[in-house]
Amino acid sequence: MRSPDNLPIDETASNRAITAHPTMRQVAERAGVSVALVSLVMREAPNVSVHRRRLVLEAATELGYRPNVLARNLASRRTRTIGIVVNDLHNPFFAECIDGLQEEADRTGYRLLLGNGKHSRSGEADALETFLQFRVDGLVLAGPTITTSSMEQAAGTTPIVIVGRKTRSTKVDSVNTDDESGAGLAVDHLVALGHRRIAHVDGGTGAGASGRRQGYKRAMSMHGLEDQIMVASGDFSEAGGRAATVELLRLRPRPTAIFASNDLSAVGALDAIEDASMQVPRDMSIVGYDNTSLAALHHMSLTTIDQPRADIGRMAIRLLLERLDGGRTGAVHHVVAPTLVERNTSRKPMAERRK
Amino acid sequence: MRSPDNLPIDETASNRAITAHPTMRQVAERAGVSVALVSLVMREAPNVSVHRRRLVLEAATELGYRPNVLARNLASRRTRTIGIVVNDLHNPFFAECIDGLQEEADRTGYRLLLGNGKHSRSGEADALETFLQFRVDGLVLAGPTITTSSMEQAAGTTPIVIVGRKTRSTKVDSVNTDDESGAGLAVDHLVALGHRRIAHVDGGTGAGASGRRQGYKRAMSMHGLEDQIMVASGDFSEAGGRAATVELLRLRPRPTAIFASNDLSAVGALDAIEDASMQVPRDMSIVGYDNTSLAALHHMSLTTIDQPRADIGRMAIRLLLERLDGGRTGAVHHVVAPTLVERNTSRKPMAERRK
DNA sequence: CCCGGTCACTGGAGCGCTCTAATTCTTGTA
DNA sequence: TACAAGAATTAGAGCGCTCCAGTGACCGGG
Repeated sequence: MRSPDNLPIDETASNRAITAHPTMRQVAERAGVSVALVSLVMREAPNVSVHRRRLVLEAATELGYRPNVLARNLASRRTRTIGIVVNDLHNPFFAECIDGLQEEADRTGYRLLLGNGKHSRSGEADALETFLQFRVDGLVLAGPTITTSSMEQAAGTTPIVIVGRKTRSTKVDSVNTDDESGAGLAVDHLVALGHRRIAHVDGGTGAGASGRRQGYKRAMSMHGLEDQIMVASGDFSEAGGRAATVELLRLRPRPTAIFASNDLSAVGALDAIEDASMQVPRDMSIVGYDNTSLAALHHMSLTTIDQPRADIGRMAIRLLLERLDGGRTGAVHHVVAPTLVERNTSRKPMAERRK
Repeated sequence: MRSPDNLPIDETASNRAITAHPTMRQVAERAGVSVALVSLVMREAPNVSVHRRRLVLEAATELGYRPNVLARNLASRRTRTIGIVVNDLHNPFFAECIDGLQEEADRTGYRLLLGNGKHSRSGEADALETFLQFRVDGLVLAGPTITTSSMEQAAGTTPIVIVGRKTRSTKVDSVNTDDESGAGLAVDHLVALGHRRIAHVDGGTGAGASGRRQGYKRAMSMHGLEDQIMVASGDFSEAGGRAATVELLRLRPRPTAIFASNDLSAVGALDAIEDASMQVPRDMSIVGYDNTSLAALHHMSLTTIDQPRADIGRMAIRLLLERLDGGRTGAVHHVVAPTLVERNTSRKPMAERRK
């Protein structure tokens, strides 16, 4: 317990062996100025003489002063902090979105705090609640599974941007990639290589799974391959992709290519194919989705669909700031285009090569 | 800004189309009780009549009242929140530690907030600073790279637990696995299989790398293999592990096994070996470290050293609470034991098998 | 019937800061 | 030399909450 200059501290008595936080008043006293002036210096306001500014800053460092965001916000109604609720921390996809979010936040002087959605609806709700109680200025929900109504309710009080989930809400903004066209990219690529029997391992109810499934079907039809449509159900997991692929391998004639709904399922597919003593891409081409770090591993080298995650992150922050500083009130829904990343799991089908 | 019931709100003019947060006073007025009573209800204090409690809770839900943690903390000096500074969000190792942290925090009624260390020292410092300003009750630093002195300085004001980095500090607590004995486990395993020429791809300056390197050397000596010690330098990355392995493959006689400093390097090693047209584990055994989800992928099936991450997380929170609620002041350093997880990248060396 | 002790509740000071309005200090100019 | 304009500084009223020190109401015991 630090003592306010020369007063006894008996009254303090309480709180652990932790030094109390010095306050603005103490800095002011030490620098011989008013509290208001210290506040001005801390906020880097103009119209403060160089002389006093130095005095204040010196006093502050000597005391180890650290502004109290809580008090600051209480008075100013701003935390300059954005909360990110991440549905699943284990999903590398989100980690990379966060890079984009972080970059843009750094640039604009906001700080980021992350909340763990624990991969469950209630976990997300908890994290959301915590942020609201901390009065963050804005929120980004990454791949949320909570109900639209609870998001909208929260949006009444704090601006919200959804990432990685489609929404037509008029109260929250969103940034997404076009899953349908991404799936189309995958199919187009395989067709261009000469494949016709292209199967899809889907992602069940996962975020974006249905769009990808539809995109697959649509693209197959566009190429006149509607009679070749084969969908095996997976769940965005390695095991799911593996099981679905085992099913697909039983078909006769066998598919010559598989478009998996995400990279993890694609890895499962890879597995099942090797177990069947087949080789990728010789005997089977595979395309994943998301371009996670997994796909980029040289060892995997998975052809996949890339979502510009960093861009998505940046865009999300920008949308937030438009509401925060720009005064926009209407909802905006951004859709960004995915791209195909060709690696070593896709090639001409055997038949084609013999020609 | 908020309008006390029946005043016009023209004065507001400013702040976006966001409804202001209702305050305790409004709840009190609506319920026809005092602010203090509302506070008591919100804190679930005893000695509040059932009748009034109901009244207050109803008024609160009707208004969509949400306690303001900032104001609450300002008055009570407690946030019941713990900040976690994660050095690198992309590292799945940390994601799994967080599971343990989260579990224990949930159990004890604390909430968790994550800060992104951006894989850099300054990023960590920023995140740390943010948390200190938000006056979290305690901090966990996961794999921190910031200086001990800055940690200790922060510890003067908020209890801190370090995870994934050795420290002998008398001001902060820590939880770690014994990297030396983990490395020993790997070497013992390979030696038991019959390997003698066991090389190590190290992790440079990464967290735990030096302990693992030493453990490797020590274990090799213990087995009378000091003349077989081979260390190639990596950096905990796939590319690093790959390059280091390329080096090792040039040696004659070649090593028959490689112990990599983490799973990612092990994957790099796997790659280099396949590129050299060798097979794992037939021609070369590989052991990784960390047992990340990567190693568990069926497609990789990497023999590796497991750190009980969930336990580590739980322990970290427990140490924090000992200081927070238990009043402990001396530093405690916990060391937990790693275990070997045998999968499909380690096997008897060729020579041995011919016998 | 009075008194002390609970129980249920309330008033209001104060947590550390911001922000407005007021005050004091500098200038430049007539 | 006087004075207005602007720059620099300050006092003080909150921000939304907690918590201490009451105030009544009610109960049982003497």
